[in-house]
Amino acid sequence: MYISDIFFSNRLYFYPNMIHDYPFLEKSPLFRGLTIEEINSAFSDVHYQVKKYSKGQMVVSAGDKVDRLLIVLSGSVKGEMIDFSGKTIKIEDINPPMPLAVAFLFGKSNTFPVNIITNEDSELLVIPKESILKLFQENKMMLLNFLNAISNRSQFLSQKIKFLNFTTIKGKIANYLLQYASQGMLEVVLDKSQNELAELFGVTRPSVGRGIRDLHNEGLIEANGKKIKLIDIQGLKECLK
Amino acid sequence: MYISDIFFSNRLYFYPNMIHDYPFLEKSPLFRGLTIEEINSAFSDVHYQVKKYSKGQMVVSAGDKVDRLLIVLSGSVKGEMIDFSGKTIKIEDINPPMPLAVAFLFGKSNTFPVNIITNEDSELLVIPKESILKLFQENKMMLLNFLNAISNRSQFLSQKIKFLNFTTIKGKIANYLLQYASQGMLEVVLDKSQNELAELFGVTRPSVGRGIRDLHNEGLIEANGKKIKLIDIQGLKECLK
DNA sequence: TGGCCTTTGTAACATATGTTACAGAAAAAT
DNA sequence: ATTTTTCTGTAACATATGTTACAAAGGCCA
Repeated sequence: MYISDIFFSNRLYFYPNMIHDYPFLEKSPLFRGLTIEEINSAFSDVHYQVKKYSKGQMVVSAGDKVDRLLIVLSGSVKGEMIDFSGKTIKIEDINPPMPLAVAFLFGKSNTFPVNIITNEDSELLVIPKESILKLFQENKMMLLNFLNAISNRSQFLSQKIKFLNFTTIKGKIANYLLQYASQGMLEVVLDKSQNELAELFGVTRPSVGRGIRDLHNEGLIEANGKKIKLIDIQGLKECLK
Repeated sequence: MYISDIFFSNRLYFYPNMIHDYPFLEKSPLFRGLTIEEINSAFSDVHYQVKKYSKGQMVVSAGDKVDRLLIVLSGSVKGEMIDFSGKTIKIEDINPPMPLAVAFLFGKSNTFPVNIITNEDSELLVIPKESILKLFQENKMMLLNFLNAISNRSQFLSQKIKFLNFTTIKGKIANYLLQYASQGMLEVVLDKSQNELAELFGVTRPSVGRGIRDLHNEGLIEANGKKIKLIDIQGLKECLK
């Protein structure tokens, strides 16, 4: 879904009116519920840019002022944090058509908390803050969508904290499995590798393996690779501490 | 700052127009930058209620639909989570004039994630969601304030995750102290007890004590009760791993 | 088929943190 | 001034998790 036959460079390209080149934009959380025509018309009298970046290029540096909204149109970017001692840690990947740093466009801190770097050749839609406000005024749906996006982000973070803070690794795994159970699924095929689970839980991979093994040995589940049978639901619930 | 000579009960009291009884409302993040007159006039044609609750009363239950904004006017309330196994965990206290659950008014999940219970006799301002939208339309400042509030919440959570996930306890303490150092303060008097720090970091109190002692023994700081001298800034930075 | 890469299973070991407990110091209440 | 409560300092011990390492199994591709 990305345009590879365009020359990528450090220079920025300005396209006055090319929203219509990205029909999948209507899938972006910010434009949900709008037709591509409505999006086009909303954008017809505000400023925006489509910027192209080559692979590995830095899109924004931590500390840059957030005075614009960025939406990934093609390719993929990652957020990378630098701690006091200079080490970089990858935070997350952001794929089209997701916006990035929505929580920093408004809010007390108006600087990016992370470096944003492209994983591959990418295109980003850049909308200045004033244009965003203009869009909000003209189109209530966009405002609601934005409120939604930023709220979801908060909810996601909230959930993540609960995960990180309130349970052991076995608890995290149990919680993850119980989500299936609550939908009536007692035989699960995991949709994530142990590595991905480890990242989700903020722990190491062998620990995830050990956690699954322990639950198995305790007779709460029957684990065989990615196939897991949930045996003792009540026991799993008690793992949540 | 709260009105104790009013009869509290389970019944709800409806005050058609009593915003002016709460002049400190202008200190609420949602009404910052507005004069009390502006707040009054904005509220003159929208619905709202001031509800009174007695100590220990449940304001909302986890799972209740979030179709209204709640702002603590007096007293204090707490959020309490119930995990799968039925144990309750206190999440946070919310004091006047802060709003609660801003992230759930909009957003995918529209149900309260926690029980809200009063710590003491309390009053809450209740504004239905439609009224909120009306306020936003009529007063751009309120919209901006709301965006601000929700963004700040996100930033706070983000920061907290970084804290929980990316460093050891010594790292968390070091990070906390380095915030002072970055303002040029090398002699700190902690504004929080070890208990509060422990809660902030999501660890236990003795662990905080041990962390401080370790940093002291390693010569990075000189700790004496709440008084701490920062000796080896570079060393502290290396604690961040 | 064979080679390469990713994923899984597991182990031994080190270590950070939680748990529980108690005593003295400081602060608050009476 | 005395009591009560909260805070701090510290210890011994238990345990969860990280670290490192390696081998086997599965997928992918040439």
